[in-house]
This record gives sequence, C-alpha cells and structure tokens, in this order.
Amino acid sequence: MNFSDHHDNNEIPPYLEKLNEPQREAVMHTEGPLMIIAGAGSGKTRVLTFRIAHILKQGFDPFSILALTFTNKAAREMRNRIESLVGPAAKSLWMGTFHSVFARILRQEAEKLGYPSNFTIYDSDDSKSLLKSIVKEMNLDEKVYKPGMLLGRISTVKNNLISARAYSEDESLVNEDKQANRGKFADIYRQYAARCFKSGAMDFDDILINTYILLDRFPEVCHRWQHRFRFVMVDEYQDTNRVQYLITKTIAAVHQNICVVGDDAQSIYAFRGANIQNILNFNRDYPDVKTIKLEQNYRSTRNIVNAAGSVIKHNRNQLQKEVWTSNETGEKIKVVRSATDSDEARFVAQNIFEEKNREHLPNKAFAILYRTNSQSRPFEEAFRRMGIDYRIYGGMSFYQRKEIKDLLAYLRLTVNPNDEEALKRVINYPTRGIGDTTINRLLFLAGENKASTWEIVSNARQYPDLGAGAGKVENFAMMMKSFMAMLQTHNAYELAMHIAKQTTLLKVLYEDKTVEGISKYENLTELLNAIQEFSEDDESEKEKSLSNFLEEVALFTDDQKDKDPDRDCVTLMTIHSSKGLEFPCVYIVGMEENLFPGQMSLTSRADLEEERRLFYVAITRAERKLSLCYATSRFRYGSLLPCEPSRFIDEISNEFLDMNLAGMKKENPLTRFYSQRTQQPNNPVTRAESLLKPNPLPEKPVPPADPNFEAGDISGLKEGDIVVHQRFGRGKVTMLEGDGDNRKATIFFTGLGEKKLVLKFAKMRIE
DNA sequence: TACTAAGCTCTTTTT
DNA sequence: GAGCTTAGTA
Repeated sequence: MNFSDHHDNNEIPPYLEKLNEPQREAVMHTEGPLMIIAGAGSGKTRVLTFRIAHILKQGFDPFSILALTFTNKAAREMRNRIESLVGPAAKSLWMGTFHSVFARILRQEAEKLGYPSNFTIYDSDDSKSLLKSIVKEMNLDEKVYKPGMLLGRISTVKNNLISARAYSEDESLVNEDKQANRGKFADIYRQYAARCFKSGAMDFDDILINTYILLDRFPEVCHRWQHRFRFVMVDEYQDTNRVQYLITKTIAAVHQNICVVGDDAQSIYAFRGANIQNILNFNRDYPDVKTIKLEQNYRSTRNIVNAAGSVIKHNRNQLQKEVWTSNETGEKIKVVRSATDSDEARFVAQNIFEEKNREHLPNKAFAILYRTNSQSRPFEEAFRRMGIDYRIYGGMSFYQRKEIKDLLAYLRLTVNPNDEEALKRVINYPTRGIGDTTINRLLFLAGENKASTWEIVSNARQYPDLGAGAGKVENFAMMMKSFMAMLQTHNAYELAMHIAKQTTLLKVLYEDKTVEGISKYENLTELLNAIQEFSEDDESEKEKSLSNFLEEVALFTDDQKDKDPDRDCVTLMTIHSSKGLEFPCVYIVGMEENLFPGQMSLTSRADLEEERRLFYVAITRAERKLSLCYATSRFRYGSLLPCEPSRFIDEISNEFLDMNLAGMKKENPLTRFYSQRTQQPNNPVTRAESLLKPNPLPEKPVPPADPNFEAGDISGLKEGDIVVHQRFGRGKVTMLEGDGDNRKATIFFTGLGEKKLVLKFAKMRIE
C-alpha cells in the first residue's frame, strides 16, 4: 500500500478548503467508526464523495472501499461526482445499491449456498405470482391469503432473519397467525422458500439474507471480504433494515472503519422494514464512535428551512438537532386551493409557464411532487396542453411492461431453465396450444416427482398423463433447448434477437397496427437495442453475459435509461423518489387528508410520524419557491370525492405561509377559504383560481352547512331527493347502492351541465 | 383451448 | 378507472 501521499492530520489539504468545519472533520476522520447526522441540504453527498476521494488520495486502493446506497440514482450520482474528483479510479470502487453489490458477491459464492451461479432474481411480480399459485395449490381461500400481504409479511420476517423452519417452530408467531386468521402462513412461507430455491431464484430479500448467511457460515469467505473492504460507507443509514445492519456490521468488524450517514428525520422506508433504531442506537455497537452533525443547510431559503423545522418538531421520536441556514429569508410558502385534481394540474402548469417567463427559468427548475404515482395523470395532460416538456419518474417502469417481461422471461429461462416463473410465463405465449390443464399437470408432476418443472417439460414423452399435450410441450422444450445451446456460441444480443424472431414475439407485435401494438413493438425494439448496447459496451468492466444483463435489469427498477439526461423538462415524481434531489421551485400537490397523509398510514402514531417525515423530505427539496396545492374534490375509485386540506398544512407555522390565517386555525378549513375569498380578493387562493380560465365550476354562493348533515355522510339520502352540494350546486339523487362504507349515491348535478357523479361522501344538504 | 363480456377488487411509497 | 378473474360461448 502506498502512503507517499499521506499527510499530517493537522494540515488541511487544499482541495478540502471549500468545506465547512464539520464537513471537513467528517471527510478527514477516516479511521474508526463515524456517524454523520446530516440534516437536509447540508452537503451530505459532498462529504461522502470528498471522503472517498480523500481516502484515495491517501493512496488506498479503490477496491478496498465499499460504498452502499439505497437507490441506483444515488449510486450513479455519487459515482459521477467521485469520477469528476479522482478520475477513472472511481470505476473500480465497490459502490452501488445494497442489492447490486451483494448480488455481485453472491454470483461468486452462490454455489456454497446450493444456488447456481446463474441464479435468477425474482422481482415482486414473480414473487406474487409464485405465492398465488402456492395458495391455489394448497386450496386456500384466495381472499384471505392475498399475494401482496403474504409477500409483505414474508419480507418482514426474512429481514429479521427468521427462516421458514424457524418460523414454523416458533409457537408465538404461529399462534399470532392463528389469531389473525392466517394459520397457514408458516406453510406458505415454507413452500415459497422451497420453490424459490428449487427454481434457482432469489427474491430481493434473499439477496440480503443469503449474503448474511454466507458471511455467517463460511468464515473463510467472511474473512476475505472483511479484509478486502478496509473502508465501509453506508448512505441513508436511517433506511437500513436488520439484515443490512448485520451485514455492514460484519464486514466492518475487522477494520472498524465504518462510516454511516443519515438523517433520522428523513427515514421514510419503515414500511419495507427500515429500522430507524439502527441509526438511533449506532453508538451502542461502536462506543468509540465519532459523531458529527451537519446542521447548516445550503440548499433552501430560511423560510423553507424553518417551515420544515416547524413540521418535523411535531414528531416525538428523533435525534436532537437544529437545522439552520444563513441563506436569505426568501418568499413565503404558497397554499393553493383548486376545485378538482385537473384544475390543480392546470394551475400548476399555468403557474410554471408564468414563473418561467417572469424569472427566465428553464423547465428543469421545477418539480412536482406527489404522494402516489397515480396522481401524475392530470399533470401530463395539463403540461401537454401547455406545450411544456415534462418527465415522469417511477410508475410503471419500462421493464415492467408486459411485452418486455415476455421477452425477458424467455431470456431468463434460457439462462436458468429451472426458473419456474419464467417458464409459466412463456410456455403458452405466444399461444401454442398448451392450456391451463396441461400446465397444471406439469406443475403437479413436478411436485410428485420432486423434479423441477423444466425437467418434466424437457422429458414430456415419459409422462403419459400429459396426453395430447405432450407433443406440444415437447416442441416447446426443443425450441428452448436450441436457445440454450446458443448460449455458448452467441453473444447476448444475437441470442435475444434470435429468440425474439424465433418465438414470433416480434412478428406478432409488428403485425398489430393498433396504437398499443405499435408502442409495444417499439418497446421491444428498444429492449433489443439496450441488450446490444450492453453487449458492445467497451467501457464497462463487467462481464457481458446474458445472465449479467438480466441481473442488471432485475435490480434496475429505477429505469431512466436516459437517452438525454440534460433534456430541459419539468420533473414529476413521488416524494419517495425525490429523496436526494433539489429544485429551485417545488409544487407539493394533493395535500389532502386521506391522500397525504394517506388513509393507510393513519392507524398508528408511528405511521403518521413517518408520513410527516415524508412531508419534511418534500419541503426540503425546494430551494427557493414552494407551493402546497390541494383540491376540494378529486377523482378516486372512479368517482369524484370531496377532499379536505391536509392537516400537514396546518402544522406549518403561519409565519411561513403566504396567507393571512392568524387566529383562523381552529375553523373548518373549507369554511375558512370560502370566507377568505370574499373578504380578501387578492389572497393567494383567489389568485390561483383566477388563473384558471375557463373555470368549469360555476361560482355559486355557498349555502350554510346544515348542522344535521355531517360531512362525509350520505346515509340520510333517499332516491329522488333534491340536494344542494357545497360545490356542485343543485342535483337529483337517481340511484343509491350499498350500505355503510360501501354506500354510493349517483347524483345528476344540473350545475355541472347535467353531469352524473358517483359520490361516496358528500358535503351537502337535502333541499 | 381460446376468446369475449361481465364482475370484482384495489388503490402507498421501492430494491 | 384499471387491471385482473370468472363465466359463458365458439
């Protein structure tokens, strides 16, 4: 090892002069455990990248540094920034998401655990589909054992390192399941684990737990990795779960050079097992830990920083810290009310258009953040109409599309014939006369003979039970075998192209001239191009096998295979995926009770606190301008539902908001805005609405609320009633269905131009 | 076995 | 509203 560059600790190297005191301290503290509590916008990524560069400058080998992140986006960004600091050495760093780094390790060691080295990675769709067939095979009630719920629970259990066997032997867990009316869960879990293993497949959680098992059971392997990684760094440490915590602890056990960076106030992944205690209790594992707090925010105006602080202080469970900024005070936060979700979208598009012109800003200065992916739709429409370029992150990713998954399934099956989910997907697609009956027989035979389904398929002739189906199955098997033979002789692209043609996948879509068909054909071509790029990429040091491509795809849900990363467009994304990003102007939309905070999150205080941290994350994305938008009614469940403003708006201290609300907090928020509008014609709420021309909803005097008719209650309605709705005016009830929570009223509103609406809740009175 | 129409359920966030 | 499952028909 080369220490020639090594300098005295008291001397500050010139390249670190740009950092502030605590940042520099964090960068230079490279020996021994270190915890960096980094408030939002405090230059966390900067510290991490400089720290890695600093270690490299001291002469350490890039291979000795392990840097773990949660998202591909974060990993990519960090790699780019390090590359600009230290050059090509950045390529050799072990840096990536937990899943991608550990999958890479597992590829080398999988056989020790009984997996093939070309193991498949099951994404959650594969996992759910497998669970579904297990439930079916076990003849259980599919309403009780829903795949999503099962996978969620399996994931939680796995992340706490409880194996299927340990689970069924744990009486308290099994009893708990009985109480909760899912007594068969242990059996399903067992079956699920066995089937994954038999298919040579790991799900997302297996990648983590198998890494842990590998390190735990094979001391010589553990020893090797422990010594290899002299420096371990974990970004977003507040989001680690138990296995991730154990793995990093194990790997860092020899050198003890572990550096974790996080912000408990930004922990937003508890729903998938993140354990905030990992960061809260870090000093228990490392009593001699050095703790550094980065509290100065460089990103946002003082108003935004303080508003965020006023929100997060409602949470009880957190580390003490005081985020501050020396930036200018800046504008107050706007609160914008719209009539419907589409009005909200039109307002935002219009507002962006105006701000752009007034302040000469590019499109990419703007971001729209929402709670759920489904909220993006009205914005797409509004931006298209305004001619503003936009880009939606997340949602249905390219690799989740049906046509893409179909071809990928063929590729997966070629690489790993035991991959049962892939087999089930393609055995009769395109249709080749192998129907449900035959498939079920195949699966049954596989279970009976303790063989993989592929073994049955490839020897179909030997099973008379298959009857007439045998010939068709045999043809399919022969085709697959011909693909497998090509693995040795052809590169990934040639093979994929051959498969796409041979299976007629490409041809079927080419002949489909519907809009969807054309787009599917284009998608498939794009996938083929991506494979071609992958197999011809000289830059990458990675092995260019098909198997590697499939792994990349499985772990790269992040999408954005950006053809043009510099495109100037407005960003639309969920708050979750906005973590780590920043924008001059941010619109947080859908600020409504039951949407944000969502109804699912309101069962416990912990959930509400996580939701509040999410709001904190959203606010702190904004550099200069922040608007909080909500609608008074919104399309959901296929009908228009009235909405109330989110409690989170009320949790921001008034002094940071651009509206005169002094002394009005206790009022019903709806009444508040109606009365405000008449009194103050220039308040931001009214301004927002005046921009929306034409406003589809007629301005009408608001009838006084009937004290006998509670908001959200339509129980008193009868068919034929004439009602006056707070927003939609007069209407006639034409149909009533269901009881209790399922009660629905269909009402014709004359005020909406004879429009029919199905309402589940309504604020209105009977005339 | 394959296709179509009607019915049902689900709506959080990501590797 | 969308996506998926079931029932019914060719």
